[in-house]
Amino acid sequence: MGSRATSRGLDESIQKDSSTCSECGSKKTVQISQTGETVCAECGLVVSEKRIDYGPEWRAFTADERRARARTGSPMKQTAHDKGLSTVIGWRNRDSSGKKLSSERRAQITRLRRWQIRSRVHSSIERNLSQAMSELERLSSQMGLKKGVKELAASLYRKLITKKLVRSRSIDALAAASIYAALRLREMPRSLKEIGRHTYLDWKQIGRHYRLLVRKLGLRMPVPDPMNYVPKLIMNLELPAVMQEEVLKILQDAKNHGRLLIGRDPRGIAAGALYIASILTDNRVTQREIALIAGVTEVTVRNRYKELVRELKIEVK
DNA sequence: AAGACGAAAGTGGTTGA
DNA sequence: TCAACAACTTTCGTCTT
Repeated sequence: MGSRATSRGLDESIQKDSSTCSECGSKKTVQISQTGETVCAECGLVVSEKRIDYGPEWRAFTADERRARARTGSPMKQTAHDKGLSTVIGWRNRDSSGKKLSSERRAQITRLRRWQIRSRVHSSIERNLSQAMSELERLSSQMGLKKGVKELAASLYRKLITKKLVRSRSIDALAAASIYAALRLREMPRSLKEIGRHTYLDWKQIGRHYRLLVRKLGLRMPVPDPMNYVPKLIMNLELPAVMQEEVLKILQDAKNHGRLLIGRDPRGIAAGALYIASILTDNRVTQREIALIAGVTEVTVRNRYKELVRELKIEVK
């Protein structure tokens, strides 16, 4: 038996990894970058101790670290643009010897000035965009997202830029928010916390930026549907796939019943329905297990389960 | 002994004056 | 801006299997 990693609060990131835990057989492993260990997400067994961290070694988590680890090239935060990095065409219409310029010459200079300003703005947008895109790339590959989701997120981010909402806001937070929004638009919800786990950001920050994004872009989010959570739950609980039908049947009934679903956490409803199905099909799973996977508490699973049984008149046991 | 149950108090977010 | 509010969580004692 290997040693166990118990410490919390490290930088954990779920990796797509083929290694299987020798203790509990789970395929989910978590890499802890600080120590280089790969740990089973289920039981904490250290699966492998020498895994390479593929991330760039200068990856920084806070503004301070970023400054400390910066290498050559322009600093990331350039509060005053062009600080000593490019020549600015002066505003006085005189040449170097102080003589007044001819009108054609002046017009030419004005044109030049205008272009310079444009290119400056252009390049700052470019810089922002390229940083954002690489963050989107990093996040979606780390989270194993489909290409379509990433592209949707990217287009959301571009809209933010054209609406001039990016300036003075965290690029990474907006990128994460774009991902979150894209996932919800595609009805493949992941929790804010799950996304937060792959960034140095607090999930609440991502949530704030997400709300801004939805508001300013006037997005209409599809109502979260409990059905979307079912496949993931079944998979993570390693239940037979046939159960899915049973759960969906219950959820469909609940939908038709009306007002059973509104205002409720869809994950709780999915969990409750799954619990019922587990009894009906004799694949009993404890409330505790379901709650853990669904990301709600036992109490919520219980309440939803009770409600569904009562309102839909389901015979259990 | 493990799982299910329900009461009670606490938490963070929404709503409406 | 504030308070009321609903949903959910945490915690814990008790009942059931």
